[in-house]
Amino acid sequence: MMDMETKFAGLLRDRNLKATPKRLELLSVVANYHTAIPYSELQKELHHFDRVTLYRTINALLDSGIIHKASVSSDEVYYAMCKEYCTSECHNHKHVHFKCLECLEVSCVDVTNPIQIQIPNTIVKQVEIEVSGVCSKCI
Amino acid sequence: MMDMETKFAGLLRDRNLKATPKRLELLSVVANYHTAIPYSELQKELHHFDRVTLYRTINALLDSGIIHKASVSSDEVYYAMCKEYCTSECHNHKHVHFKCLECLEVSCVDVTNPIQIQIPNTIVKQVEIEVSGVCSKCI
DNA sequence: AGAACAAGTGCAACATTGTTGCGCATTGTT
DNA sequence: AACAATGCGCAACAATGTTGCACTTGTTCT
Ligand SMILES: [Zn+2]
Ligand SMILES: [Zn+2]
Ligand SMILES: [Zn+2]
Ligand SMILES: [Zn+2]
Repeated sequence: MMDMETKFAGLLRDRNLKATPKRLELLSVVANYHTAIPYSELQKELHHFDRVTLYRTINALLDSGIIHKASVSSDEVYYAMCKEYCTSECHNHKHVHFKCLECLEVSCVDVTNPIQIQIPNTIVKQVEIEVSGVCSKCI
Repeated sequence: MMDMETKFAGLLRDRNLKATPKRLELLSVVANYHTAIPYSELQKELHHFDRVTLYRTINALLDSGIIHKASVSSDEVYYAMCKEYCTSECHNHKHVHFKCLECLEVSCVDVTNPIQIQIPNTIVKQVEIEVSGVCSKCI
């Protein structure tokens, strides 16, 4: 089993991004967090990063399709690892984002049947679904 | 046919908000815009509003369920009138938000069959769907 | 291993937006 | 007309987005 750091370095180099300690650390924080990680938590865990570095690192990883945003109900922004192979062109997620209204945790949930939505006279390219409710721990 | 201003004043008073000229003007701008209106456009059309007044007016109307946010793909925030009867407790929209990737317009689109999403071991309370693609004008 | 280049990072600086308090103005009501 | 409750503009501060520039580091090629 390849260790995490090596895997992350590979993800980065695949996209022509240098595998720097900052990026590896951020990725490890995002990947090891049990759910999608809120921005404030990322800030807390990486308080030794310069504000601008955090900003630019997040953007680079978003752009290159290594992490993705899950901004449910336009409150705080959450970040999670991309599971599929995403690129700067498109994030190909076949999952929905679920936010628990009690504990405020956000997680990526796989769906079995792909959601099909048709809108007359338009070409649908991407569908983002954000579900909120109560998670199993909070029921 | 009741004129717009009277209708908006009614919406406001129903929710114990005073029908002030500022609120009526904002509502008229939102309602007369052909699609969901981006924040920047709202700012432009209401540049004579104090920044804080715009902020508080939007919040008051969001809270009371007269307008709603449509923040597709977490870019700019868009606002649109609530068509159903919404309250501060819940916005009961049975429509999806469609953003054209060409002209960047966002619109509320009614769907015929209500979307049903089930996630094991959770209680689903609200589903937000954001679709992006190409609209009829841009095809 | 060392040099050279491209890319990443910290710092400073400024722009935009969110947020609050307070005194004056306005609305809805008696 | 007068009152009470609310709304509004202004000032002030906080948080975040964004850029430029000089210095550091990762990667590649001797
Ligand atoms: Zn992705
Ligand atoms: Zn996700
Ligand atoms: Zn609504
Ligand atoms: Zn809508």
